[in-house]
Amino acid sequence: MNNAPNSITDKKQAILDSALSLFVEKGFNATSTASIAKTAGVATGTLFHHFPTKNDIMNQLFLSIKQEFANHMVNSIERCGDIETDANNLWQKAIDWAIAQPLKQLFFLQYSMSADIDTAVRKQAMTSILGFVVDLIEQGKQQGIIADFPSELLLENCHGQYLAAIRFFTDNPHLGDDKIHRNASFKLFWHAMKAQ
Amino acid sequence: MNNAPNSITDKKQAILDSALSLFVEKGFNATSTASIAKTAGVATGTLFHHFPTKNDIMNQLFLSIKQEFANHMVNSIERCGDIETDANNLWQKAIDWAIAQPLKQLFFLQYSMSADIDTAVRKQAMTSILGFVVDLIEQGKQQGIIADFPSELLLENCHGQYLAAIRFFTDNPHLGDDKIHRNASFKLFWHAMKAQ
Amino acid sequence: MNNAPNSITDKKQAILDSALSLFVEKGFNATSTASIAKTAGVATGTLFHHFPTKNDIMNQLFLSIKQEFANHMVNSIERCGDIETDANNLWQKAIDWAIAQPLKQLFFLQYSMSADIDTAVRKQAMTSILGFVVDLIEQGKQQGIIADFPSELLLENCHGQYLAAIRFFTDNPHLGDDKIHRNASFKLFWHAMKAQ
Amino acid sequence: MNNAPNSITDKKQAILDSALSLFVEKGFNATSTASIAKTAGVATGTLFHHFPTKNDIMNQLFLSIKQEFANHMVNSIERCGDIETDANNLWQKAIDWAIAQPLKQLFFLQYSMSADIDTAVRKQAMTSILGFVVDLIEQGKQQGIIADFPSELLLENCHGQYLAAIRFFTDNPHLGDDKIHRNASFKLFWHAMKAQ
DNA sequence: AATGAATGAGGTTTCATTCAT
DNA sequence: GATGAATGAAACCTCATTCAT
Repeated sequence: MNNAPNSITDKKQAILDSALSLFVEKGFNATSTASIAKTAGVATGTLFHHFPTKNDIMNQLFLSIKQEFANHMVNSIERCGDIETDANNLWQKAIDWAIAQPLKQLFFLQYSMSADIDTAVRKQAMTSILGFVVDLIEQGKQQGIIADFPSELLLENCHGQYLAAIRFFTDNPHLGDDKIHRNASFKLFWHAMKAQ
Repeated sequence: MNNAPNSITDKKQAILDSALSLFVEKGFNATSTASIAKTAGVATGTLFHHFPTKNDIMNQLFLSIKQEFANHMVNSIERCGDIETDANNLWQKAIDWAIAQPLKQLFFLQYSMSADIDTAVRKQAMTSILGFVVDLIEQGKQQGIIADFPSELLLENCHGQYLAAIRFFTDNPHLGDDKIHRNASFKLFWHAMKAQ
Repeated sequence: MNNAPNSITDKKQAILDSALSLFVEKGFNATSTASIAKTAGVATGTLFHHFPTKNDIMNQLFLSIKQEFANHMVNSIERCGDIETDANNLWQKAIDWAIAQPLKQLFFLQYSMSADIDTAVRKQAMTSILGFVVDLIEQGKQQGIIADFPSELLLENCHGQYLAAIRFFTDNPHLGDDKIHRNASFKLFWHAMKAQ
Repeated sequence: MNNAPNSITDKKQAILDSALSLFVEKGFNATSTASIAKTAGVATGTLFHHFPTKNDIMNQLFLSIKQEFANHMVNSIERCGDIETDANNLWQKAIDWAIAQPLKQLFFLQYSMSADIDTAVRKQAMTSILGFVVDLIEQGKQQGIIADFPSELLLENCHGQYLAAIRFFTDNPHLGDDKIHRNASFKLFWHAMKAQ
């Protein structure tokens, strides 16, 4: 009876895990609920017991991965005073995370702008979950370190450059540890953002 | 009688046009081949006479739009001597094109990284069609004007920033003519690329 | 409540039954999966839940009927000592079976050599299911009662003559009980097989 | 203008040839008119100019091959007085023909009893074209050499044994020249037919 | 909570046939 | 006679979802 007090059922997690790898490998629409259930080792009925809808799987998956990423980032923040150094640390942590989690990284690349995720959900992820990025940008601007461009434009640019960077390291996995490329990817980002 | 001397069948083009607007409006999978044919004013059989597969429509559409964009850009290149000015002109032309072609812009945003387009096709678009960007980058590097970062990384970053910019102007259409934002979007891009 | 303890789902059997009569009446290709499902009183989805493919229906149907025939024959074998009498009994039992099961008989005639059944399946039916015929032929040869011809040739000839006989009785149903024709059909067969 | 006075157009014959090999290789229904036209090197329109219907191709093909076979047989008849020898000669000629024309032989095996050929056409082939077999049987019966069984039954049995024989030699091509098997196949047939 | 047989609307694709050139 | 683009009905099959157990 007293199964470990798992807040999320084993089966539910198994379903999310299977969905992640199948969505990445085959795409959202080419993945049937039946195949997710089979891969997860549960019955179709069980799947729909946990997720009323196929889209719910996608939305929950998207939120949970974005949240996991945000948590990882927030926990990594440690100020040293020099804002460029701080930014570099954060950027490298973000790349590290992506390289360490290839599946989730590919998921980002494919679905960050896809129509398969509800607009509301994507908006929620952007604003509330990635809110810490907004905060950092605001602080940088007030200190005159980050360029005085419209904040929304800066945020979008941030996101765009991050996706570009991890796409590059995805296509060239052997460069994941290369100092030159890692450093260059940050420099590109930072030069764009910083006040001249 | 006097049917225009169509080099590409009228019907084939009509199918591509319909597919573009439907894919953007409803998404690839929510668009049935039947609805494409109906919108194009042809029979389903005709659609499959020109495109063996629904995916072929998508791939050809992607290539033709990328090509159209590349042609537009290449024709817009005019040197004035100052490379930053040249770059700015190009960048603004690219944004103009996106704003003038909302459907194709939205198509880019949704499908540039989607699994609905064959990997080979996307690769082809990047390398052969957008080759002129690569050329520009190489020249800039040789003249010491563009930062000495790995070219592939620079290209990917370029692409990422462009997508971010048009995404911003899509979400905020009223800012499409705003000098401040247009200028800022170029500055972000340029600061990233240029040698410091 | 008390659903019969069906070993093979009722629905699956209903599908096979409907397929049998439709395939015989209209031919394999003129029979749509939709019509099979409708006749069987199930949804199309149910049909494909049990048989992944329309061809699978055909193959399973073929095997099950051949098996049913083989079972009937094996159960009918009863030796009296005189081998010709035994053979006659078997032959008449086989004709009886065909006449009693007009649908299955017609199915044999139409599909025994059709390309609508996988080669592998037809081969399986010939060798493993109709193995008892092979056994009988071998015994007869060893006792010097059946002609010393290559066994494979004998088996094929057996099959061919049986099909010819039931085709004759199908085309002339009123002769099904006629002693002269029934006897002649056996004589033809037996004279071919027996050692002279 | 004065193209060689070919009674049958080259193209029409090309269509029949292509149909023969495709029907044998893929089956009637799995063969599209488009593929027949392509293989024959003509346009679809041309195909339908010569054959109003796909079924017409099949029917004409069936008749022409049966006729060709009948012609070959009739031309081969040469009496020597001994009826068994005559029958043997004919039988071996028939087998020879089948072995020399593997495609047409396979066509016989697949379609001799198929529903893809109109009943009327099959009946016509059986009665008028194969009429010479009927004649031979009648003569043999009157001379007391062939068993006094109902003629229709004898004809059907003949046909059945012939199909069985060529199926055997199809499945075992290396035995096509083997005296033992060739002789045995005739013996089986002849023992069945002859008066005891 | 878990199962998996059942559903049926809807999707993509095929194909015999037509017809204007 | 020859061509091949165009047609549209109809086929096979998929799949998200339900529900009785």
